[in-house]
Amino acid sequence: MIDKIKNIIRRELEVSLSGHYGESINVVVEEPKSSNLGDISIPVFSIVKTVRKPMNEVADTVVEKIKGLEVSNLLKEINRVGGFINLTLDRLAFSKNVIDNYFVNGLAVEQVGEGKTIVIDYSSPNIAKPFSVGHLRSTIIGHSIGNILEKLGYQVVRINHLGDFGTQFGKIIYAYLNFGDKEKVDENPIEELVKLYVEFHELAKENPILEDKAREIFKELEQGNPEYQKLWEHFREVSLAEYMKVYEMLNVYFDSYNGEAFYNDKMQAVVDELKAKDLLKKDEGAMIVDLGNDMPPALIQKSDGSTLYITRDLAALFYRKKTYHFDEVLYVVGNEQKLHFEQLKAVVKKMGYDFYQDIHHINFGLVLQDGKKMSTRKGKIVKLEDVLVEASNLSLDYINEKNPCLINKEEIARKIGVSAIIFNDLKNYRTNDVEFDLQEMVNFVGQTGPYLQYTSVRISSVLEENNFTNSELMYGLLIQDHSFDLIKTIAQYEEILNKAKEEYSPSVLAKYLLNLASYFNSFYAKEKIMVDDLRERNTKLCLIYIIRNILDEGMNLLGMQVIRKM
RNA sequence: GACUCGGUAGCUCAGCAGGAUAGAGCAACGGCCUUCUAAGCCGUCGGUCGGGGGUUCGAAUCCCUUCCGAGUCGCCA
Repeated sequence: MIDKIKNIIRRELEVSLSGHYGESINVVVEEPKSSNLGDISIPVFSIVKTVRKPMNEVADTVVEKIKGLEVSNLLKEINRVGGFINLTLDRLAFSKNVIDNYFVNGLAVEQVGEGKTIVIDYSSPNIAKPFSVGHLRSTIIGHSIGNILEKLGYQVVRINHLGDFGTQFGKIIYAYLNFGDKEKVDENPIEELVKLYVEFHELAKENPILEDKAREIFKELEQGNPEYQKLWEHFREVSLAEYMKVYEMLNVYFDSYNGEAFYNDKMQAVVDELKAKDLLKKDEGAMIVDLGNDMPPALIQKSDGSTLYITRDLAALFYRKKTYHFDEVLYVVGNEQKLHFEQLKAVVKKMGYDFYQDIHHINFGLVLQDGKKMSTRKGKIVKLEDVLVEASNLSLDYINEKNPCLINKEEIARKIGVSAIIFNDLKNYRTNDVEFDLQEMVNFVGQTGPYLQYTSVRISSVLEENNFTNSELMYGLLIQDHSFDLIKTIAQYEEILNKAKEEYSPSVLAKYLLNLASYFNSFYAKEKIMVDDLRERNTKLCLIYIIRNILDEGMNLLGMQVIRKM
């Protein structure tokens, strides 16, 4: 709501000042760093520059214009400090406005995405490999962005673009047939398949012929060799079963599990179209699309005729456009594939489709180990499942220490542990690389998931046995600093959601929730809520009820679990 | 070598379409539970925003340059 007020002030001020000075004026409206200066501030320096008038004169004019604005009834003071004009909100009027608005609209927000469809491609693990902490990021960032988009009214299509095709399968099939142990693989499929994969790479280092063999096998798989196909199906099935366990723990779901293999029969059309548009060129035996000097060319077909990643991604893209008629398509994929998506866009543009502009690579930083990228090939990998279990156990220890009589301990411990891992990942801006640090992930103190859950639980335990009625409230109670901070923060919720969408970054929401929780905990330490005075009690209950609802909804949007006791 | 991303307190990070004294959490230290969940709250300590130039009334934020780290760069995905 502050955002709305700021926008109104900016817009109306620009109109009236432009009229006054006879030239187009840009007005900057911001919030001062320290709140004792005011709630809204307008630096006039840039206006002074454009109109070339003395600063005092300009500032006086701006102050006069602000007084004439309609929103000025929500303002209490207008102060000038040097080149800054600071506005102070009328706390009583503003608080009433915020609280009343909640009881009319709840947490409903403007449905800016109404009628628009966004496809999100996320998680997308590679079959026959364990679900590692590396996949965590794509999974929960994608899932959370999906939730936020839905909240804003978008139609969201969630796709798990399984990495179930490609030369790697040639490698695994070769290894399985030549030195694999069928029984071991049946018993412990993923672990054994990874061993084979790692072993393959070790052998191939000394014997590069193996790489050719793997490519050969993949080519035959692509062309329908029944033996290979059967193995492939088997590997895919056992892998998916394992992934589903993780998705269940994380509460993550998809509308489609169409992986790369799904597009096997849809690639020829892409190749044909590229040919027809005269974009395909033979180079060193392979078929490429030349992308000029800015970028290396896109390899569409290997010299043996089999396809590559980008070929399948193109086929998938056109299929999705045709099937879902998306307005945007988001690829939640790591930083290291930046070039790939730039090439993808460039090819689509060259093909003459405008929707290349709607393709967004939602990149994120790598999970590093000892400062380096984790690599399955070298067998360096940490299974996500282990991390989640570890976090849950630690959380159970905490419960046993703090609240041993809690009912349903194990389930709650799981919800806390998993949410801690999720929040730990989402709280930082997504493009930052993160060092894998279990200690840090299962930290339950300070800016963490459990802190948010704990705050919500505290409120719940006060609300539990106290139904409040929306009788007349004492808005005057809400004008002290520690209360008004909460009011202002509550009023930011909608703009925060929009900002999170704008940046495709759940961290915006995560930081906001921490902020809200922190203000609440300060309030809680200072104010007794269950006071005898009914009107005062009622007012406070209303306030914390709204806070809890925002915390809970916010946590849900991040993919965390909400609990009532801990 | 080229390109991309990053370098802010001991550690993890906010802030970056230029704005007022650079903010949190962790760690350290000191307080606060006979009153609504102390996984909390309050306070103290801690920074020439990697270095150097420049643009301007004003730079952590923009430009140039340099150092450091990571990633990518045609037959992997």
